[in-house]
Amino acid sequence: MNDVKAGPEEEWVKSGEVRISDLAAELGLTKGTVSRALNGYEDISKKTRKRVMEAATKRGYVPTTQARRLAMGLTETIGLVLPPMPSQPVNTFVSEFIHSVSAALHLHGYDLLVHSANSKESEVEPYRRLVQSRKVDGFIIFRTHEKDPRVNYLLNEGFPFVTHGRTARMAEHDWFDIDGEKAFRDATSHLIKLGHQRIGFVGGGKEFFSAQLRLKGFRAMLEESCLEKVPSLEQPGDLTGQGGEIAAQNLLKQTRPPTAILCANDATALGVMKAARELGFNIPEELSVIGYDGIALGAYIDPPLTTLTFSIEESGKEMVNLLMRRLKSPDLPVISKLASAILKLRGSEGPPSSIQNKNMENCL
Amino acid sequence: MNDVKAGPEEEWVKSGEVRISDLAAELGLTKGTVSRALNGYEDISKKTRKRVMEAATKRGYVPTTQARRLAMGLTETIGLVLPPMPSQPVNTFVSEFIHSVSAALHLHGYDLLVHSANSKESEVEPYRRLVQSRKVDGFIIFRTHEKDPRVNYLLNEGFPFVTHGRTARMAEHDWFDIDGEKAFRDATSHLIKLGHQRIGFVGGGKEFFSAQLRLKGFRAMLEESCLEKVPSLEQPGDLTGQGGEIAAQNLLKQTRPPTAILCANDATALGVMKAARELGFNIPEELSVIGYDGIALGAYIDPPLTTLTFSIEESGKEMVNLLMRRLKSPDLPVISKLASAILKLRGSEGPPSSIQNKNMENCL
DNA sequence: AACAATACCGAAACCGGTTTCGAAATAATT
DNA sequence: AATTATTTCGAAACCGGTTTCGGTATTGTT
Repeated sequence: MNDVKAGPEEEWVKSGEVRISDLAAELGLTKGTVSRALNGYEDISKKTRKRVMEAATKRGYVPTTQARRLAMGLTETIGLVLPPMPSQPVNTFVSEFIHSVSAALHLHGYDLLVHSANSKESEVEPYRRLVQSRKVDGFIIFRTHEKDPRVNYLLNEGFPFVTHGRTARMAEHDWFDIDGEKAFRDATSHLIKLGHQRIGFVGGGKEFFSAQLRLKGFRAMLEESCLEKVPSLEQPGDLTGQGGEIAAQNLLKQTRPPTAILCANDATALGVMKAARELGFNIPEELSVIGYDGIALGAYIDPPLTTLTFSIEESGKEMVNLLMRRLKSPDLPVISKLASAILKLRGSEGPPSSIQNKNMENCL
Repeated sequence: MNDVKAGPEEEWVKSGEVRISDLAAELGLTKGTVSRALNGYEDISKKTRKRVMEAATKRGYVPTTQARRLAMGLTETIGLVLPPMPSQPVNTFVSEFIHSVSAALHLHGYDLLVHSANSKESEVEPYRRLVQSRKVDGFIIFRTHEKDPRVNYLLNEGFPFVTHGRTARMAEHDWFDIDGEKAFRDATSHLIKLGHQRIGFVGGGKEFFSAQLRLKGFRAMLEESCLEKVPSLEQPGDLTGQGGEIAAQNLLKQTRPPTAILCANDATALGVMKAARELGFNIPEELSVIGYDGIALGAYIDPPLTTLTFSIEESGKEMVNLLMRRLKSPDLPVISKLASAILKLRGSEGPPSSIQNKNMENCL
């Protein structure tokens, strides 16, 4: 009838070429009517709805996302900003996390926009840009700091987001976190039960709130078990293998080195193990090492790395749920979820060589 | 003057609230004029351009991306589809790659849309969806198969994309790749020079073109060096640690086990090392192992893993360059770039325990 | 059969920009 | 001074959808 611009029948079937106006013209309807028919409005007769639907599938009509989003005033996109990469990433967290977040968002019809922060500019700059250009409806934030400028900015802006990790302002925003404090209590307790009395700790960057909580859990369990807190056994780290090496040297060169070292993450633990080997410590006979993150590769080293592990997939899913809830009802009270890590014993820990059973009894 | 809707002066300065029509009204211009002034059209007087610019920065005007893109008929977005995750991801490639691609795209004003494929549906389905809904202008594809359905679909559709890795149709599309053949020639040659005569090989999934090329390089160097090709020394793998373990057992339980094993990637190599340890082989004294990927963790294990390494950052950059070129001029001839991996000696290889210098001389 | 209620669809505004075209104002030419 | 060329901007169409509103056509009520 009105196929003026049509070439051979199959030609213009090529996907992505049919507009809603084409459909409307073909059906003798207006685009408004077609739109409503397609979107399930009640004021369309069954008959024409069916006609429209059939024509749409036949012609392979798919609405142009940009136009739909502009009209509806939302982007259906969530932003995730990758922090500047350490030169030697050793962790698969990021890719797994992106994967699970993306999959979860997809179930809600949302897309994931991944942006990378360059280290030269302020940390909030990428967020500011994405907010101002209205490219996203909300953010997924991870690796939070205690005083997190990103959180401050978004809270101030009233822009929706969920964090992986707590912050100083956690009462004001939705968050998901792993209970690192409990995790390190558990790990410390495990070591103590094995007979360790001198336990070293290698922390993460102090700017990360999670690192503080892990240290807190470690200290709490020491105290609870009446073990004296030895400041020299707490070493700072930076969540990298190198940091672990340095910290381990500081620990193991002491006159009374620890018999076990708890590390803020697996990368650190690997560095610790390397330094320990080089200093002639046998693991786990002379030194127990425990990490955090549950990286898969930890199972392949010698000895396999005992570590605190958690489900990254669950993290992604839960965070997306929190964020979707927030987008639907911006005024709901803030909500949070705390998941727990489990201690995966793989072999890098064991009883100390000489069990000096000091005074475990008079505690409590 | 016309601040009817203005409350306290600072209130409506909140970012993301100023539209181009607001600016126009405030300046007594039309939005068309404002738009042209902002975008550097020549038909705007210096004076008004300055006025517009100043008002724009003062009011913090940033054009709404969705509207701009709709009007201009492009998405300024590139799609990247993550393949279904192996249950135990062992490689940091993905996160590094995403990071570098995203950063490179940003320089061109493009965004990165990350989509995750679920394993239940066809591999091309995510691509089809993104194309049909016009969410992206092009794709970054990695981990290519020899006969890659994604490539077939996009070529058929005439949709721009660049692959990381070659395919059977590499003459028809832009691609970037690491010269895996040369890499494995180099590694094999290195082992041969060390005195190895029986070298094992653990491949990757046969569906990956790259795996075939690595095997090809291995075989070529064997032949070039007049070493006999022993079929039982070529084991299939699946690019995982488990696959490496199984393959290593098959290799090392033979009556005449190899003195060195070349692995299609580092995860495989870790599995091989684990199995070798369990079977009582000392590395590198009794068995040399070489991997591919250059994962950072390889430096922390004992012995540190010798591996073929390449710049992921360069990969991302180059691919983005190729893709941007294609988007600008869709009809340019296809172009490709081949980068090389370098053998990073870290200690998991060495001369065989007994150098049986067979007949290296009568070769050639 | 006359009237009210309802079902159904068209018309048009709208989202927030970009771009083409033409007209008015200004400057240059003869 | 009249004419032509240039500069500068307004008006309006457009991108491709969604949504409100109002008007017929149809059905239901009495």
